[in-house]
Amino acid sequence: MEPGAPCPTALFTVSDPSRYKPQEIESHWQAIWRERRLDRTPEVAESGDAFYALSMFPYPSGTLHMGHVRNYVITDVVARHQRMRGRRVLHPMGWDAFGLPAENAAIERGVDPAEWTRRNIAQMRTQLERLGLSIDWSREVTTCQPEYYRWTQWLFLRFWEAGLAYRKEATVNWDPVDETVLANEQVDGEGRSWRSGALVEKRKLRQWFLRITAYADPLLADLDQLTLWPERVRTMQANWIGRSTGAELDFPVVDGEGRETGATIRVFTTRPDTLFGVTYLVLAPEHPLVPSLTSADQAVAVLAFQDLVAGESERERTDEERPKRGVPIGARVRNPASGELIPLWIADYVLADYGSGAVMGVPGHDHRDFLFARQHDLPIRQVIVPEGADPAAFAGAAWTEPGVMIHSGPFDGLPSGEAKATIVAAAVEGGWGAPRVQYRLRDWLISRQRYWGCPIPMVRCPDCGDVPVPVEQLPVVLPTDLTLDGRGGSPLSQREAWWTVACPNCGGPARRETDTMDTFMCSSWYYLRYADPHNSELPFGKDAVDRWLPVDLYVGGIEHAILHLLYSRFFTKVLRDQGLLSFGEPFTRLLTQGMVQGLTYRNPTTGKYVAPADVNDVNDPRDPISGEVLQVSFDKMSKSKHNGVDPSAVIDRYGADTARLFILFKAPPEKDLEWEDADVEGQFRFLQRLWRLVDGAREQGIRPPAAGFTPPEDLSPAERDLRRAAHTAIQDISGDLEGELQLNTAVSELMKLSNAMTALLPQARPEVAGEAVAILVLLLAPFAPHLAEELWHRLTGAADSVHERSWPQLDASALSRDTIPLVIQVKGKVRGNLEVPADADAATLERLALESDVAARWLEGQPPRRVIVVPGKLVNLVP
RNA sequence: GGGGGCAUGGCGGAAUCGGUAGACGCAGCGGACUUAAAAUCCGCAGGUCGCAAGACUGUGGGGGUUCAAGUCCCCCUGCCCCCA
Repeated sequence: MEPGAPCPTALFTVSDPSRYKPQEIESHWQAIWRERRLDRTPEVAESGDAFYALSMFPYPSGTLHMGHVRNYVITDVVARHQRMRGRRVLHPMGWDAFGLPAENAAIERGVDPAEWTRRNIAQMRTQLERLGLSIDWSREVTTCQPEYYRWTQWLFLRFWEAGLAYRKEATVNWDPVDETVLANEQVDGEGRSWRSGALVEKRKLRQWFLRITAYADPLLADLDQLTLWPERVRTMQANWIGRSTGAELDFPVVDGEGRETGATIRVFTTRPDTLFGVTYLVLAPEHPLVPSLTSADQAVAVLAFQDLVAGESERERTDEERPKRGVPIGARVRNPASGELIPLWIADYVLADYGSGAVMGVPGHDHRDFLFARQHDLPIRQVIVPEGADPAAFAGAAWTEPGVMIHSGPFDGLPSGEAKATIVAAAVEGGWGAPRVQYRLRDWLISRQRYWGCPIPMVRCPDCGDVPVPVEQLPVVLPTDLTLDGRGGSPLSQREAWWTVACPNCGGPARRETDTMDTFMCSSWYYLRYADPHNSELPFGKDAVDRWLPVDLYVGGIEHAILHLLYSRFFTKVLRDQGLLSFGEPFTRLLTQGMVQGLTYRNPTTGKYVAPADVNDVNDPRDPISGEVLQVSFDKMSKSKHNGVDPSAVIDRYGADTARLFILFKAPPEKDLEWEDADVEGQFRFLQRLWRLVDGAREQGIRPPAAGFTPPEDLSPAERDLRRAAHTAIQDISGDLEGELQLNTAVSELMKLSNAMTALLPQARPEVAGEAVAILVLLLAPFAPHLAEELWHRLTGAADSVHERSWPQLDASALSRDTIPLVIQVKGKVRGNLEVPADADAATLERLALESDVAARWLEGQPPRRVIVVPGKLVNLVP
């Protein structure tokens, strides 16, 4: 066709483009789907045909943001596709409804947290429904409702009975702004609260813990099974668990005359090979033996140092940039291997709850010990040297690599790697040590001194100790008529009438636990409840859970890579060991979706953000007040940056289908997505084009073929091209939806098919055109469910839904070609194309290539030295 | 400091097993339609040189393996994430 020639497809553009009115068709079909209960979860007889697609449930903040939209649209597309594939799909939604924002709203505005949460949920559900998500709302789960948290409490008691829940006094992270303790995972790298941002302080409180460390080994080992998880999430979890192998060694404490006192200091070390290089021992300042071992003349210094350290965060204490601080406590221990007497110190960089709270000081072979020894004039002794190095030469820094043992008595000359095991064996023999595996992972602190959380179902009796609330008395219900002022720790502890109870054991006066649970407790098992959401006897029935789980696809943000996902894995393993379910990993496949970023304008001098609405000229963005040129970037959407886009506004203007398709098309699911209005506009244009294409075809009398359609034998070249385009789309989109979830390329395949049909439909007979139109609409259905439904009904007039139809069947014969373009390379460079029979064998291809004009021109009559033939692809001639 | 990841046109991104780099879209340009504009449709488009045919060059930089490298290997640079 000549450039600029009039459009031959005008036939198909007669429809009024304004007829695609998403605002009308979307609410229309949503109402019908609701009425017909199209989204209900079917019963499953066996687990084989079940598919569980799950999005991480949201905190009900009251406002839906683009990150939510992206999350739920991804699972919705997969869920809809799996349904069309004949799978029975569970695609539920719920609310992570306990948490601080509700309580803060209560404190600031005097509203009831339960009411505040209820209203937010209602509002967000309405917003969600406008997206056309195929969610079975009859399975909705809300963690702050007694019908749910009753089972959170029930599960806590199972943990308690199994010895996996316990109470102990511990130094905890105290958030001075929210006035609560935090788990280690909730303190960021700078020692700040993940929620309030306040610098975390240290306090000693009696707290409830879950013994997640008892599962450290399986949690680590089973990461290997999670082949469909992103590698980096698995690495992050492995690092977080932090398994290290080493030894526990005992150093006897000696008195002034060098006689053993009977006390011993137990250290954990990963480097038993450096035992002869120990020149001092360091205890955590909080180590229980410190008071009894401190000498009279060091008592004042030790107390002062303990005070100093008590106010510091873990982060500050272990910061490598900081000088290492410590004081000697005036006691000595004997090195169990060398017999040498060495001093005992306390230092800030040793933590009480890691290992045994005591470490060997080996300045010759540990960087941190080296700095500490330098600073405090402690001796530095080298006991490992690089192979072949002069033992007398001192490097001036710690040698942390393997080498050969020196100054180590009987172990001299051994490679240090070998010496590790030999020394541990000697320790076992001598009764002063043993091999030991140590984890970085600490037990999970679940107590919160807050109101809006799940009450811990325990009673503290002065006679019986900690007594569980009997199961038949669950749930322990949160009182609802409190006035919260946000001061003084736990609100429940101020309600004497609530916490005064009779001990379930002895009937005497006792006190209810007034701490509530970390909300991560509630979210550690919600995916199990969806399988059996109305069970009033148990948190879930084993059969139901085993039929639906593990979750086939779990989608959520990377920010949960450690916290939520590790806790959920822990819960699953404990519940399996309790016989409550039969699998050990809850999520077969994990997809961590990227952020949705908004166009951000920032004044580089003031650092202030400027709302896009205040920028006059997009091509030359300037500060509306000062006129300065603004920095332009894409950042995570947030109120403070004025870069957020409200999903409702987008749906109002373009409809949910455009929003869905844009989000899917703009970036692959795992990558960050830059929200650009121009691209949204482009996506809307695509849907309008689809409307015109399909509805135009309808006006031409084109209808989807009846069941059992077989294409005519005498297809024209254009008809064959049309069928090839349609069936290529089936193949590629199916692959995208079943394999790597490349949803962006799936959308682009839809565009390609639409482009091809625009050109080819007018040249095809109605029956062949009808097949292509039907395929297009069916392939579109998971992505743009409303438009697909509307077009389907206009085409067929059928009473059923496009979403109840089967996914189109691939006809492999439609993909075949008579001839293919063969690439001809000369010395690896493409020099031309040759149309050749598609089924030509290697010898024929070689002959055709050698006879070609390209060969003649580039080989200059010389026969090639070598010929490489890739059938169906290319021939490479190497002169 | 340790571990992991990423780098492709003006922009977002494609590219099974190593086999035509830049699919699809956005922005841009040319044309058709229109009194005109919008909308729509048709086309062009990595860079350099050239009227053109075409040649050369090109996936952060440098080297290597190979008939052939965005893809595999080594080194370097920059950015991001996790841990310290």
